[in-house]
Amino acid sequence: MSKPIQKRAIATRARLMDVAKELIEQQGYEALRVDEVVKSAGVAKGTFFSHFKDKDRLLEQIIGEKLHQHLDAMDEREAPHTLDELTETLLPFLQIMGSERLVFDVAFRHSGAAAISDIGPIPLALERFEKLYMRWFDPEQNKALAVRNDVSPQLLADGVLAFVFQAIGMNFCAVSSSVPFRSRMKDYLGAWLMPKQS
Amino acid sequence: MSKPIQKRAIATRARLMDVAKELIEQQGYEALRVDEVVKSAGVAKGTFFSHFKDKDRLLEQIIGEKLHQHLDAMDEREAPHTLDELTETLLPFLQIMGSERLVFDVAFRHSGAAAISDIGPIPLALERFEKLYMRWFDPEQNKALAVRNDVSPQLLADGVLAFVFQAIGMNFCAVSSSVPFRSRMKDYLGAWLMPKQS
DNA sequence: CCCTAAAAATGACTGCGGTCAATATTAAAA
DNA sequence: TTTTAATATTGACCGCAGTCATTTTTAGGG
Repeated sequence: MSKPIQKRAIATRARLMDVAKELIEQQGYEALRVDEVVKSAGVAKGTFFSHFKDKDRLLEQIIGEKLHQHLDAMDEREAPHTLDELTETLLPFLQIMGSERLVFDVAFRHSGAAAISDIGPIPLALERFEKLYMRWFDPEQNKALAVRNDVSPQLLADGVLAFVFQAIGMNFCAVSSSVPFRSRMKDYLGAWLMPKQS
Repeated sequence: MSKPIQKRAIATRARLMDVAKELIEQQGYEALRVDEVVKSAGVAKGTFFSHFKDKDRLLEQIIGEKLHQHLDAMDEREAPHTLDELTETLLPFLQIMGSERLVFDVAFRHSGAAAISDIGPIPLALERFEKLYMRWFDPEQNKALAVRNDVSPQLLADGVLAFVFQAIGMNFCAVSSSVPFRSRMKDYLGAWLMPKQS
């Protein structure tokens, strides 16, 4: 009993992912249809749902992959020395999550895991994000960037995430998107990380 | 030409709203079905969609109403004097938006208006929220609450909203919801509004 | 090589949100 | 009152995500 996962299943799942990515590249996330994915992958519809609980989970995988790619790149680079450099590191997040409203919604919806057992790639990515920023905010490890030390690095990183979501969300709002993401983000970060006084 | 809206239409719309609120009270937001609403209201399905662009818009109305009710109450009370009192004023938001994941999602999704022409009740409520907090953060109008003055009240209020969404979102995340909303919120607000040093 | 139990795949079917051409109702003007 | 042009309503229909009983495939044990 308890037979392991078959090679066939792994291949099928990979094909579904590849086809979906391909279709998304061609027509965007919004236009993605499960029927199209299964047709292109040459499998039945039910097969899709035996690999992904729902369409959102597929999107979560794909978006999560992109986030992790960006985090890999961030792990390589050295810690930012200035507020400007720090802000710069957030722009790729805008490019990913700000590309389509649907992407942002999925990312936000999946930003917290409902249970420890099903932590998906997006909460994992956000956790990595927090860890990385906590390191950057640690005066021991990054002397150049003088952030406040009256609160924990954890709280600081938490807040950065809150502001990132706020700023990207506002970017979708035509009314206020006259203020570009970059300068809005810098205002938030400056006020949050380097308050001038009490 | 340009005949005014008929009384009949106003009555129909009101009935749809009332029925929907009733059903939501009975079974929650998640279980609400358009078919059920129109059946209870005694109208055809198409009628629903001639009054509300989609189901989300109906929910936006209902959720927006609740937010405005809370804001009405807040307008009455005097400005909070301490961080604790301020935190207290945010609890009703948790009660509304934290009641169901769907409510939170709708509120978040509609938090920004796509165009000036279609600003719905939720962005309007958030604008009111910001205005009110800006007043509370103004040292001229609220001497008791000593918040930082190195950044604009607008930015401060903006940030409070970001933290509110962050905290409520985290509340849905079973993993980290061991930390209750109230204390999390107070940590955020303390760090954001009253930094101890630079 | 066959047998067998679990894993994988199938596709007709369901639920539900949303559309639209057709029809009915309203109320101002003739 | 009749006409008329706009507003309001209708319900059959469609698109698409997601389900599940059934069938097919896999691979380890005899």
